Order: sequence, then C-alpha cells, then structure tokens
Amino acid sequence: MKMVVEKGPGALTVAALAKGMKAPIGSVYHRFPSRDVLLAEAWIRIVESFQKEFIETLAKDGLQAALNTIRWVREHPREARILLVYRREELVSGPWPEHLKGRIACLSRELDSGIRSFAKKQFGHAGKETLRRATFALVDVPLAAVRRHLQDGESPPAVIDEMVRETYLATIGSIK
Amino acid sequence: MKMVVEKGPGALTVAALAKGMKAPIGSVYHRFPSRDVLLAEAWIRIVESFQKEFIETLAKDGLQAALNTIRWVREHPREARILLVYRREELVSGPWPEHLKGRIACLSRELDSGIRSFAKKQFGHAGKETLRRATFALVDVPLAAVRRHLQDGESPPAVIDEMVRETYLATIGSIK
DNA sequence: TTGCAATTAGAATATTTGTTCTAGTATAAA
DNA sequence: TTTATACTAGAACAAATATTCTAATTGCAA
Repeated sequence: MKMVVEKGPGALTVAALAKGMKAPIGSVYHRFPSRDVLLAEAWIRIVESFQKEFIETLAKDGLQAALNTIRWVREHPREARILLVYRREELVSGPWPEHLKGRIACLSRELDSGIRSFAKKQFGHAGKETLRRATFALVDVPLAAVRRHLQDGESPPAVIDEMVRETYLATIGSIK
Repeated sequence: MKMVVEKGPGALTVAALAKGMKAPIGSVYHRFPSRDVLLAEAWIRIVESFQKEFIETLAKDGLQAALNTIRWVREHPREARILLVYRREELVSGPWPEHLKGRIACLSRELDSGIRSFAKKQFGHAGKETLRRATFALVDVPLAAVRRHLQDGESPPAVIDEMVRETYLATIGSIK
C-alpha cells in the first residue's frame, strides 16, 4: 500500500514489492496466487472498512454520513488515496478472482439498500429521482470534495465540511 | 478514441490501433513519434475544446458555466469519457512530450485565472477559501455529478442540472 | 532426532507490447 | 518521364514484467 500510494499502482511490480518487503519473489507467490489477487484483496479490505462506517452512520443520520466520509479520509489518507485517486481497474486489471465475487456483490448490495432505507425513512419513498439525489448528496459530492486534495497529497481543509453540509441541505431539502 | 472509449486505454496497443485503422504499424509511427505523444495530443485537444467553452461562459455567468459542463458532456459523450473516466496518467504514462508542455501550462493558467476573475468580479476578492468554494461549485460538483453516468455509458439525466444549480446557489451564496 | 510442511531464493521462462528497420510502392510536381 | 517525398508493410528487436520451477533451508511437532 505504501508503494502504491507513493509511486502509483504501475510501480508495484512483483519484483519491486518483493524487494520492498526484503523477501524473495517466491514468497509473494507462496501467499498469493497472482498479483491481481493480492491487489484485489487489499482493495476490497479498504472498501469494506470504509463502507461499514458509512452504512452504520447513514442508518442514524444522512448528513453525518456525508461528513463522516471526510473524517474517514482525514484519518486514513493512505487508504483513501488508493480508493479515490486510482481507478479500480488500475489496481485489479483482470476479472475479479472467483473467491472475492461474493464479497464484491455484498458490498454493492449493502450500499444500495443503505441508501434505499435512508430514502424511505427520510421521505417515505425511494423513487429513481430521490435515489439519485440521495446518492449525489451522500456519496458523489463528499468524494468529489475530497478527491482534489488527495491527489495533491494534502488533508482536506475545513471548508470542505461546510460545503458538503450546504450541498447536502440544498439537495436533500429539495426532495418532496 | 473509439477504442479507448469502448475498451479502455490499456486496449489501445499500437498494433490494435493500426489494425483498427486498417493501416500498418509503420504508418502510425510515420505520423507520431510514440504512442505517448499520440495520446497526449488527443487528450490535450479534448481538454482545450472543453475548457475554451467553459472559460468563455464563465466570463459571463458562473451558474451557466457549471451547467454548460453538463451540456458539453451530453454533446460529446466520447470525449467526456476520455476526459473524466480515466486518469490522465493512464493515457499518457511517461512525462509530457516537450512540444506540449507549453499548451499544458497555458491550460492550467487559463483555468486558474478564469476562476480568479470570476471570484473578483462576483465577490470583489479572491482569497483562498473563496477560490476553493468557486472551484468546488464550478468544477468539482458538475464533474462529479456527471462522472457516474459516463462510467455506465449513459447520458446524464435531467435531475443533474437541478442538483448542480442548487449546489451552486448554496455554495456560492455562502461567500461573503 | 527425525521428518514433514512451510518458506526462501532467484534464475529461467513466457508473454506482451512499444519501437525500429529495411525494402518496396504510390503520388505529384518538374 | 523523372525524381523526390510521402507512405505502406510487417518482420525483427528490445524491454518490461508476471509467473513458474527446482533446489535449498528453516521451523516445528512427534
């Protein structure tokens, strides 16, 4: 993860990884069947840890969930960078390893149903447009707010919290 | 561009490109010194065409500029995908070709000064926080709103215009 | 101690892909 | 017609890099 964060996913060759770990290449392949699986497992672990917090917070309060994303990024700059700066396909180039497909599917289902529940609880319905608005305010905007700073290797400044809050109120407030 | 949009930048090998064009590999290298230069020129051309419109509109009206971004994406889905779905480094892996450095620098300067002028005109000042807010409302939010749909290969739905407008008013309205 | 499994080591292999090279062909101006 | 330039062709080359393989070595349980 350190290498990916510092030099990008392309720099994480198996040889470089082994060297960085002061271990032989064989040891890498002793534990992981391929580079793709190694990266897929790292990636999914990060997503799970982030999403767990997000879903839990969302069940209580939408705005808090949006703001919590920013807090999580500040607390886990390394993981955040891996999640938000690079495309998933840059890390895991091939198809998903069979043994991870279940976890992936679960993640996407959980997020979906988390947002759906939020919409139902908050507005009494979960139509297409309402879901889009919720996703925008809860997911897209906080991530966008934070991305530019991650790219520069900086911690998101305080204004961002304000802007995400304002955006949230404006976007969610317009739902009838 | 068609191949990048459909199969991703990794699929655009020089051999595949040549085949797709029904031309020999040699013809590619007759016109471009390297794959990187080819992609860099394509990329920069797209950015220039997008940014030109953006800056021109921004000089008249901020909200219009934000909304214009969405319109541009709807009208140029292919170019938009290349710009917004992939990281620039995925297209141009090495350092920028010398003969393009000027144009790159110009683009970034133009955007900066465009936003700065906007802030000055609108609020009479261009402090750090004001610039951040402006960048958020004018650039980050419209792009984020649109990105999810580009990834799925869909045209951005109409709600997005509303949300960008609401966000703009909320974020820019808070500047004193 | 003995024996088995886990691990180390890294050289060798296979593959993919950008780039070069050389020889030939078309085109258009003089 | 001549000639020079632009272009076609694609085989050959080189570099990068994931993966495999085989032989040693270590650690641990019986």
